[in-house]
Amino acid sequence: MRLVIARCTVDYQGRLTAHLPSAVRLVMIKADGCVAVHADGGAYKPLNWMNAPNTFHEADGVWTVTGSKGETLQIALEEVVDDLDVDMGQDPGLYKDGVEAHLQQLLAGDPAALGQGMRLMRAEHPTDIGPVDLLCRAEDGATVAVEIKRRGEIPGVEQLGRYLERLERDPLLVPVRGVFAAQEIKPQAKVLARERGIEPVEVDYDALAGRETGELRLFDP
Amino acid sequence: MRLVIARCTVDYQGRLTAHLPSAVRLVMIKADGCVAVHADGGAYKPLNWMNAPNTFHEADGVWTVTGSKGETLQIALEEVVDDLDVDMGQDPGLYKDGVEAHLQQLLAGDPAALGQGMRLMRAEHPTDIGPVDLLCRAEDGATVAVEIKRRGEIPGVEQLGRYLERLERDPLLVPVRGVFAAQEIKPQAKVLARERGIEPVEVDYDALAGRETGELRLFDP
DNA sequence: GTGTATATCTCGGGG
DNA sequence: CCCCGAGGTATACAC
Repeated sequence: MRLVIARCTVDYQGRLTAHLPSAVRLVMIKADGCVAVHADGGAYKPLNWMNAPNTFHEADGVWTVTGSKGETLQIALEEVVDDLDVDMGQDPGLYKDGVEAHLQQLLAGDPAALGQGMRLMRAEHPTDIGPVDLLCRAEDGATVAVEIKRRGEIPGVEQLGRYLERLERDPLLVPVRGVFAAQEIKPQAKVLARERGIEPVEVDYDALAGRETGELRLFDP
Repeated sequence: MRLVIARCTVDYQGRLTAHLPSAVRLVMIKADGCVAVHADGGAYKPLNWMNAPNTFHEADGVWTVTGSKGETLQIALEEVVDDLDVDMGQDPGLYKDGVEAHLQQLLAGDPAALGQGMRLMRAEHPTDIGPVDLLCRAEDGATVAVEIKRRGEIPGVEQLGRYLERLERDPLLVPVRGVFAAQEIKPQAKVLARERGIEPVEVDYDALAGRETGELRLFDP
């Protein structure tokens, strides 16, 4: 990784046009060739950037970075304050927990959390417009399509609505109901779900994760 | 801005839990107090970060950064390779052009690009579920609700559909038609729009911008 | 590669 | 202050 601190102006031409007036900034060039220009504030997002793969060209203190679709990032260096190069080696990567995929695993392992007597038919059930997160069988024999989100909002309800349209055409599955499951569901999404005949269910992630490890807890009171 | 290059492990606890094994990375601390941990690759996004405002605590080579909602980022420094502090001053900020707002301005100034004889009634017409980008009057007297996107996808069609439901209840506006305008419309979004009786219209941004400055061009051949 | 859905999204605007 | 929508979204994953 190369880090250059310099007074510079920057011009980007691509989907949009952007210009940065002269100021001192950090220019970060990573080993994969991507470039980012950072100011001293504004969260982690750089002011300007160019993702790999791209090509570099340098002339008269002006760096021209060209992207794969012809976008260009021009950095005109006026005064270099610092310039260092570091070998960081390969990064072992990030381990995450607690995102939607995990919530889906927990519900797949414990479908009764979505309703008494619910049994899992399959996860990621394919339709011609995308996969249904969970397909379950309710106690009364009806098919239940489950859409899972971390936060439940209107687009998620619409998404489930589109799946239900498709599933209702399958004679092997009818009758089909919809369950919209999320850790938190926005009031407007609840209203829309009920209008569409979809049941909104707020699930408690921690309780669900806890129930999964319930046996262990017996030994740790 | 402080830049620390160090072998470190990182643990984040917040919306999710994440862990970074030991490796050499860049830790960036900006003037506003935000922190980002970068590897030498992976576009501009850091592996871990914490946005301002937050509080720092240091003990035994472990930095603990606590966010406003109680999230914590712990950085355990094992070996510092480099550590520099730079004063960058205030950044004058970024100038942009060519995004959706501008497309909307162009279409508001030239609604005939959406259909022969189309006239603008108002932009950002309010409904109880949000503003309609443009409300126009067609040559035949019908009201036309226009939703504008840079890229036309399914959620945009659904959004316009919800607006149309509302507008059709207003006796002063009926009959109401829908136009879904974008620089590029995905095939599936076109299909859905036509299913919903909405007309998909792909608009040429450059031609529209050129038409607006047509008079100036006469002097610059 | 295209398409689809997520994100500790980030960021800006309006009520 | 939160809610909502756009993004040069980036990123992962299925087809």
